[in-house]
Amino acid sequence: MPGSTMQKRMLAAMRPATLGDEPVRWQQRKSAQTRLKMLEAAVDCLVTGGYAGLTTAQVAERAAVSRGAMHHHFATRIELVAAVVDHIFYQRIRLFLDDYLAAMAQRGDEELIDLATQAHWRSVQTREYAAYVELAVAARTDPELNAAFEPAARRYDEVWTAEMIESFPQWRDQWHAMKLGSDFAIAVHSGLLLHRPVFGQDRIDMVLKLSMQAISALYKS
Amino acid sequence: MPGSTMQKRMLAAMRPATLGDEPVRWQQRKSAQTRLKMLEAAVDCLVTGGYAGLTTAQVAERAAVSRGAMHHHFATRIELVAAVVDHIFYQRIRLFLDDYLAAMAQRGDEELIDLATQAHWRSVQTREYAAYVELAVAARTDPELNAAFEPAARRYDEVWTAEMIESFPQWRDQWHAMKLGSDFAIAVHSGLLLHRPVFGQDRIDMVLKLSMQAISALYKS
DNA sequence: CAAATAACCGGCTGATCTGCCTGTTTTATG
DNA sequence: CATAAAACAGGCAGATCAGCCGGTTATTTG
Repeated sequence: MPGSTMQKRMLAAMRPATLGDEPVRWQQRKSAQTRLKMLEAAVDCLVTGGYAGLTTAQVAERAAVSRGAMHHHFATRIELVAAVVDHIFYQRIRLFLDDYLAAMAQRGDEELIDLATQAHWRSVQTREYAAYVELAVAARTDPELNAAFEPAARRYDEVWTAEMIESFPQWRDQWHAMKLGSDFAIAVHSGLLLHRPVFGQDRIDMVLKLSMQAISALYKS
Repeated sequence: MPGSTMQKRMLAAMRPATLGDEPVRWQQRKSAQTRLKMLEAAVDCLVTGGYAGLTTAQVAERAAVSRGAMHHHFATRIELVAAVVDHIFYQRIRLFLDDYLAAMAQRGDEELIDLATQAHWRSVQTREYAAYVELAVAARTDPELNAAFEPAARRYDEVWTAEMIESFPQWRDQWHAMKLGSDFAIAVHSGLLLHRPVFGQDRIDMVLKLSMQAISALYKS
């Protein structure tokens, strides 16, 4: 499994279109910098106040940017939201890959599937994933958000699937099982996240253990 | 498994405190009626507009009730929200039980665990569960809502657990496995709900099948 | 250096929501 | 029937937000 190749390929595929690689002009760099500052502030708003807390005023304040500057970069709220959606999906892939590749470098002797599953569970517990959940839930009842969210979600899913097929050629004949295991882990992990306050850590751990057994069993048949 | 006994016990345990059983006075009946009308309208708001769409104005309009009447029953928005929380948990139990008991009466020959798991998946696809998800997600970032939501969620979880233990004495020595299977199903089903737009029905069905296998395996060991 | 362009600033308006308040109608009670 | 109480009606003020606009500063370009 060519780690850095995978990382570059997936990140490139999910890179927001607005990120032109390494601008040289001072203005463009400053512009991209404040733009990123606002996107990060928007993620903060999502995490602390939900999608309803993602207001232009809040973002501007958190980013320490005037509302005029904000309006210059994002004329309307929905433009900002669309940028946040792309940003979140990009970060979601980046955080998972960083974690997974680090774990693989450190403990490459263990089962790759187990390592990937554990890395995914850790990635689900990040603030970026919390922001993703807020967007995913809000997209169900907000048509404008959904118009930006669903295409990004599909793109993310396609990149994810394609990467699995290309990165693990040794299991090419079992890629249906891999995809199923991946879908399964995604469902379990996000569901656990939702019920975590009620379940508590002990029950979470038991469900995680059961899930990993079910996933492992997929490859031994 | 005494079906109707279980139903009565669980419903009684989750019954909102405000519902005094069958009032006789006209005023009280009318009052309870409009109150219920507003709660149902609030669920509509949640389903179509998310927690952010649950505004006093929207609810009053959908319920065809003046804002004055609304203020008479719920002085503040958070009072309404707290009532909606109790209402939703009560409906969530009621809908599951209705479905499960009907399925058991019709196909009592199949495995009870399978029937319960399938009934739970159906209950997850109701509008009431959609409203529950909205509340659960919003409660993570809204302290006031969380103050009403978390106790209700814990009560629901306790009722659920106690019912499993009392209703299936033949598996008393395996109730840890039952609880694990239940937690597992809850996590998988809610996670699938979240990713349904991307996964599509085919992948959903495959994950469901895998989950049921994992749950069944819990009892055969 | 001057003109053009990009980034940034903050006030204004209309819409919406919440909480509060004063009346009005309907039902209950003595 | 008269009085009390409950249910209902809708207007008003304060706060917040999205969108818009004219003006200002900093950078680029000829």
